[in-house]
Amino acid sequence: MKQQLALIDCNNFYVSCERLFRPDIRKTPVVVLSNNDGCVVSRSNEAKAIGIRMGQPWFECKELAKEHGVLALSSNYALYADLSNRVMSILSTYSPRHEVYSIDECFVDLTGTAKLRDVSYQMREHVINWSGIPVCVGIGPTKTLAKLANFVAKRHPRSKGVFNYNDLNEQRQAKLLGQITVDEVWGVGRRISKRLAEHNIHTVEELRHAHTPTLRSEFGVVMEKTQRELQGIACIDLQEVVPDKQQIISSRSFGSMVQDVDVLKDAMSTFVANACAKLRAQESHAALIQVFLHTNRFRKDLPQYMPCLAIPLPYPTNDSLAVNKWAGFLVEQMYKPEYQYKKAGIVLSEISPVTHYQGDLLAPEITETGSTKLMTAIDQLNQRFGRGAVKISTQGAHKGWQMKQERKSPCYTTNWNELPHAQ
DNA sequence: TCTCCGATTAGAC
DNA sequence: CTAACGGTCTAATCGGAGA
Repeated sequence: MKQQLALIDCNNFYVSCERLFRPDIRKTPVVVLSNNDGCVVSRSNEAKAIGIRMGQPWFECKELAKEHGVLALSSNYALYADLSNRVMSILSTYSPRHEVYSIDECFVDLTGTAKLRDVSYQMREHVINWSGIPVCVGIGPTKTLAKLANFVAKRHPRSKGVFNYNDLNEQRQAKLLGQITVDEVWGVGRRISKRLAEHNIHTVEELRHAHTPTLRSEFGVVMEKTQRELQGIACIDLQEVVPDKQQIISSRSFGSMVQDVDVLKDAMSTFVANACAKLRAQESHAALIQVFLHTNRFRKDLPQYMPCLAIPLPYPTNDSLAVNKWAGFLVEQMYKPEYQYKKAGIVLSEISPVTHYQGDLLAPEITETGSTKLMTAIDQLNQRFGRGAVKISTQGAHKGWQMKQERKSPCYTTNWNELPHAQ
């Protein structure tokens, strides 16, 4: 009995979210930029056709974009996260066995579904009608083949957004896989494609039938699993429960260079607040914090300095104030006034669930959720009135580090005050 | 010799 | 006017230190 595993992937997700509330830009080429308006991270079909590449630095394609009347928008993650939740909750009704794989992708196990073909098209219509987001559906016996099937559904308009690899006989499988290059395979990136090419493996079909022991010894266990998955043998399980994070990072590139230690500490307090809020959201404590500073690595003309300092906490905690004290101390330890800093951040690690907490006489008192009453109150207020309603330390009072976001759309679905008619 | 650990690499999106 | 290139996260692997 072959598994019928579907991978549903939203089309040009961030751009589709932006277009939902801007019907006027449905035909204009649109791109969405990464934080700090740095790189292109989502493109409409028109923008792709013009030749704007995924991940391309914005300053590099700005001219080309201008020539073609491309609209560039800053990323609005509150909007994308909210729409993603809507899409995922629709998809989850199709099977309890599903995995939200990323902000715009979900695996759904449709094994045993009657009239699978009809259901797949219905699912697609359902998501478009209820959330406004267009998606494609790829189905296969393994995760890797479901992803590949999704790629086929996206690329061939004749598929009408749905492609089931399981419907192909051996001969048609071979023909299809022979037309797809290895870099389209999940888990095969730029470097590995290059190395595979040295072994004369260019197409997915060649990878599927490559000599397994050689593949294993040359490329490791991950590649062997990928090959087995391409052969239809499932090696990567569906992750139905979302595991707790083992590491939480909050970092940002600055809008411009920063030299003042107080500005760095101000930025750091914002990162600490974000990271600790995430830690509390999953009801965990961290036992180790790491803080890092970066000069601008692209400025070859400037001296480079990228220190990183870690400190074990006296007791595991998720208290923003406690963490901020140490983070500020670490910044001072590493800071050298002669450098211009472009990026900084904090890493929380050695994370454990609050239920494992061993009481410490010196530690502040915490409640059942593992946080102090103060932190719980801050989280509630920020949830109710928006992130940053209650701040720790200076957190953003100093100007000069905030990221560039010159083209951000309103938070249409999560903030009443940003609805156009409310202004 | 075995195990543990940190650093490095590769990938996803 | 000029400079302008993201952020988070995981798993595997490797080499050295220490038991």
